Amino acid sequence: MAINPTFHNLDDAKQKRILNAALQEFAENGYERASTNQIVKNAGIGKGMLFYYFNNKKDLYLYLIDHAINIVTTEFFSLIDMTEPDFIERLKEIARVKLAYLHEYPNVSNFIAIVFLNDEANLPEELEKRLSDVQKVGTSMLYDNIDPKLFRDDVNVDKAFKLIRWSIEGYQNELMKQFKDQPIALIDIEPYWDEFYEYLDVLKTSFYTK
Amino acid sequence: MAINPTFHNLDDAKQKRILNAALQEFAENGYERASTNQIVKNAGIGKGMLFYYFNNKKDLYLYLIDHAINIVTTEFFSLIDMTEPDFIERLKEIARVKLAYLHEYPNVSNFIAIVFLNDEANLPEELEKRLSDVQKVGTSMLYDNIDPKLFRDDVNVDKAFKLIRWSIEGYQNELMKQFKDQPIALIDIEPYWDEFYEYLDVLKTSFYTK
Amino acid sequence: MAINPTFHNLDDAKQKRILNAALQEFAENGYERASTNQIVKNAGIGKGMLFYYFNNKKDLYLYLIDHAINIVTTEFFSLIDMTEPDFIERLKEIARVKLAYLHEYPNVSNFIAIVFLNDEANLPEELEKRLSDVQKVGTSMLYDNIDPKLFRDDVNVDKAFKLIRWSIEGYQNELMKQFKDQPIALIDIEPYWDEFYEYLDVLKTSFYTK
Amino acid sequence: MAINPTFHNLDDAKQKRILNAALQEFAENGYERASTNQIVKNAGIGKGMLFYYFNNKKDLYLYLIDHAINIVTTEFFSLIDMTEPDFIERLKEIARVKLAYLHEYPNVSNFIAIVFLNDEANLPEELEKRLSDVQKVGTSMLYDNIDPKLFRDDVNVDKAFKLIRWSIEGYQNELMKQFKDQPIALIDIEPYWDEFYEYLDVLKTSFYTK
DNA sequence: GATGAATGAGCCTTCATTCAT
DNA sequence: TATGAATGAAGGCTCATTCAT
Repeated sequence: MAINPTFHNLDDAKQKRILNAALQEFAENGYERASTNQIVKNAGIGKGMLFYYFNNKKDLYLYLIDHAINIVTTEFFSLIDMTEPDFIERLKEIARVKLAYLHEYPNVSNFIAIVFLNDEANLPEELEKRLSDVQKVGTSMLYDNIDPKLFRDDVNVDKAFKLIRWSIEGYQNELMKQFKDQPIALIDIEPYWDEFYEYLDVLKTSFYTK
Repeated sequence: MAINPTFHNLDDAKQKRILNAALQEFAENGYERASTNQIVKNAGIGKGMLFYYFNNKKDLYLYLIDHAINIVTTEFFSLIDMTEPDFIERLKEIARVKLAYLHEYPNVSNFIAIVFLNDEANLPEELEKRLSDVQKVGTSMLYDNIDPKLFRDDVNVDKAFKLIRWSIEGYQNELMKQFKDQPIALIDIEPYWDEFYEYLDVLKTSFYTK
Repeated sequence: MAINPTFHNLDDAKQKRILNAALQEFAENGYERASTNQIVKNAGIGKGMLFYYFNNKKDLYLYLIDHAINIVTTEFFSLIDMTEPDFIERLKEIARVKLAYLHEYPNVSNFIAIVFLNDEANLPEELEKRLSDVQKVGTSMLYDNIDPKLFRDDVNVDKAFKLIRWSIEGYQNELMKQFKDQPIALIDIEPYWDEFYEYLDVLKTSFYTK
Repeated sequence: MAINPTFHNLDDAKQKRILNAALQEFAENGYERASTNQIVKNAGIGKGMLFYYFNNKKDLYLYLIDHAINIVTTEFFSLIDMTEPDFIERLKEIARVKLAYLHEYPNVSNFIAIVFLNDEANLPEELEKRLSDVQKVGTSMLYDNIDPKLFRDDVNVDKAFKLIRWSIEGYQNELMKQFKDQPIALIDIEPYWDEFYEYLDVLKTSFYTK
């Protein structure tokens, strides 16, 4: 669980190389299939060092989860403007920030996805808690300070929240699927913003009061 | 890719035993962790036969995808009543049929889920095409013969279609996540229908004309 | 613990090659240092078979102990003439039989020695018991049906037994040390019998009544 | 083989710490299992220094043998009263001194035991010679200035010497086996002296002239 | 002198795949 | 057809040894 602190004495470039190699290997293959051999090869370090730093494959995985959580928190959540009271505008804002984060940390987001999906189980309680906290915070990013009065009054607002969120996630997933395998850095997402706004307008028209 | 045709000369029970053993092993463990040893043991056949029929693990996996597609087509899609013109009612109908299919072929649906998640990436083009065809057919199940006039006229109907679909899929996924690991046969889904209907009502209120 | 029964279906020569390779590797290096790689190389089998037959290194070791016990029992103990009432003659007889056994199963006796010395601990209770039984039987081989009246009556016979036994073991160990590393098959032990008998005569003169 | 002479420039306490850490590690685990990591940790020195002083694990081991031989010579052999002409009394005297040495240098004696057992086989000739010299000196400790006239005249005195020695060693080994694993400091050996004397009396009765 | 980070050969073990029977 | 014994590449991991600092 506790990694060797010497890891943090490495120059940042090397730390990044190692973490990225590991994040990518796990993201692409899942926990079981990920090969520590591949990781050290891609990181350009000797076989023994991975285990010197991280003890074993599992601890490396756990450390990456911790690391990923930190990045999500500091590089994604904390950049979102929480003063916007319009739910759909808030979602727009989140989408903008998320895109920047995806560009900056593509491996992290893929890795996080694998963690939630694979549910390699047996995560230590503390990490399990941090993960669920992340989800809770993510949720509050969505709903805190939102003005419910914008919604038409003949529908249940909580249900409307969820339906809107699900539909937008659906849209984004569909987009991601189109681009899967393409390194995110090379994707020109710009033309899709218009389409995205159109969808948001439909949602506003339908769920908001006139 | 091409399996040994002698496989189909086996009596149906044996074919089923083998396919089920394999579907389950892959569904429970993912591609990499799945053990051919377990499969032959559960199928009650000799080690060699698996490779005689399917050449190798990958080809077996591909064949199972093909097989699963067939089942989805014949045992799911073809049972849907395509005469219902109300989009949201159609979705309700589909949910009903889907639930029955999940009970009847739990291995198949779990397996399909694994396939989409793992995203084995290097599926042969032909299979990739069949998979996307399935999705297209699935889509047409949704949209064919739908009466667009039910929708309010100040939103784009195609966009509304999609938004509604995504939100419903989001709801269903959330439900599945709750029940993950539980054998589907043991889940009492009944109480959730009411909630589901409530969501559908919100959608009707918002997207349909009065 | 339980080995794969297919091992016993191998032709005897192959079984022997494998067991001998393993006995020798453990005898020469002890448990920890013994290399399964060396064993399969010397046995001329594929890497995986050792584990197919014996599951893992520890189980192989345990099986060899069991195997060695059987040989000691059937090829050494059971060949000793237990009717000889003269203690020192009995020891002579035992030495003869032991020599034949050492020639026939050189690896076994070296291996047994390592087992007792290394005390790799954690042997399963059942094996620990069998080992101590072997020692008990070995002891009874020495003392059963011995006529104590041959001993002078001013010394405690039980102490005399032990002193004689220890001195003879001391002699034999000294001899073994001289020949260590030499393959036992090549040693011409014959000239040493006379010396051995002289020692026995000294013991008789000293401990027996005139 | 040759160690770095700078080792002897270290203050004595440090040298002792290092040697003791190494002796103990080898004594407790045998050559192969012994971990140089443990040694440097227990010795409180950096990893590199061990190899700076001793080149490699094997050379360290050899040096320890040499070191142990020195201790045996100066702290055991030289303390034995060589004026006692009665062979069995001499053995008694040796046993007393040996016990004190075992208490004083438990690591050394355990280490020596491991060396003889493991029989690392490929010790360099020179060390092999020193070891056999030690044994020879040990032997002369036994036999020098002994009065053969105490022995009955119908047995060969040299053979009697050896038989007696072996039997006593046999007794002592048996005792050691009982106490194996117990830290020697905690063993209350006192009650065993009486038994030991009884054995010696039997030997006197049998081998000495009346 | 002194440190400990870095290396890589070697360890035991697993498992998809082949092939003699 | 059918079996399962046999293979060996690859897996995670350890540890003596080296070397930059």
